[in-house]
Amino acid sequence: MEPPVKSEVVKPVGCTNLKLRQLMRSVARHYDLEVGKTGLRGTQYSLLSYVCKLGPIRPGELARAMKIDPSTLTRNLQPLVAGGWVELAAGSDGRSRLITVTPAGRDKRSEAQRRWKVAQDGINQILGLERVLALHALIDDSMQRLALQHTGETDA
Amino acid sequence: MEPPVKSEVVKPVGCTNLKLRQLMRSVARHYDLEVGKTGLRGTQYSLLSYVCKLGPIRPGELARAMKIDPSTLTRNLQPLVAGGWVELAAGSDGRSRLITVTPAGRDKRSEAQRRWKVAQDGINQILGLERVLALHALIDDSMQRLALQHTGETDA
DNA sequence: AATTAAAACTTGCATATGCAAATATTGCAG
DNA sequence: CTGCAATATTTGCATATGCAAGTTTTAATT
Repeated sequence: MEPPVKSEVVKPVGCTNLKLRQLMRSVARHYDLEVGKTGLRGTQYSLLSYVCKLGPIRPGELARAMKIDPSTLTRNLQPLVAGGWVELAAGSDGRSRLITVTPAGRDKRSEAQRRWKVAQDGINQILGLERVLALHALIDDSMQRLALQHTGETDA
Repeated sequence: MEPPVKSEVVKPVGCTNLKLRQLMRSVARHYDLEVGKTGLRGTQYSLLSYVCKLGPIRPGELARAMKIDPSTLTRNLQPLVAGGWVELAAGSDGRSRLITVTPAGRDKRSEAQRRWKVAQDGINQILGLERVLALHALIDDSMQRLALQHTGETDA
């Protein structure tokens, strides 16, 4: 009755896409519960942090750094601009722009960062630090491999 | 110069939320490239599959099974209904409904499933089966722990 | 039976996301 | 100087997502 002991046995693998989405939703909710107290969504906090760290920066470059579509970046910036945390100025090149964080933006980011720490500590506690570190390593590794695929990686 | 060899040393941990989102976007794109050929998004394929497997089923129950918000389910069903792959009928209880897959829906699901297999095989190949299995295990484990947290888990 | 509370969906509102196409500019070839 | 390819962003379109509030029914209370 037992399956033959052959290394050829195909292990049934679930849908990575579905599982990732499900976990992402749970995790996002967790962060939003804490970071949301500042009026920022988790995604907005991430974006604001990137602008703080990399700005002033051109949209295209930021989109590449965050691995999101440029069009998505354009729109995701709007709430931050509306909140007065980020500003869009003309770039040296007539067609490009420069994204800059405002003083209020830096303050808001600091405030949100404290909340983020609480949320992250919560995750570390709920999942266990080992698991979190393992998950991060796996994610980083996977993203790298997928990126290579996406590019022309026939070397290595 | 080296940090003291104390187990208390706080390891800097990145943002699980951000990392998960980034990986999710990459992975989703990968699946959509293949599954999209059928006219279904990856998310729609997942939903249709659930309806095939669990249907006829009430919206609330399905939302719980898929771990998404009921309101999100309501809306995500629309494209499938519009495509004629799923139908919404009145449930026994006057306030609830029954979601059912149509014959065309089953066909579409089979077609999409073939594409999904290609996409999943691609992931298994790009990341390596070991990594995929490890990732799935970590995700399942993490979701379980987060779910317990969400509920009243003061026992165990 | 009238009132209230509970249950199950759906809507309103505000993002998040990406592909394809449109715009605006630059840089180059002729 | 013209015209066209290349670059950088933004828009149009169609989902995906969840919280809070609204609607419709049922069930429970008095």
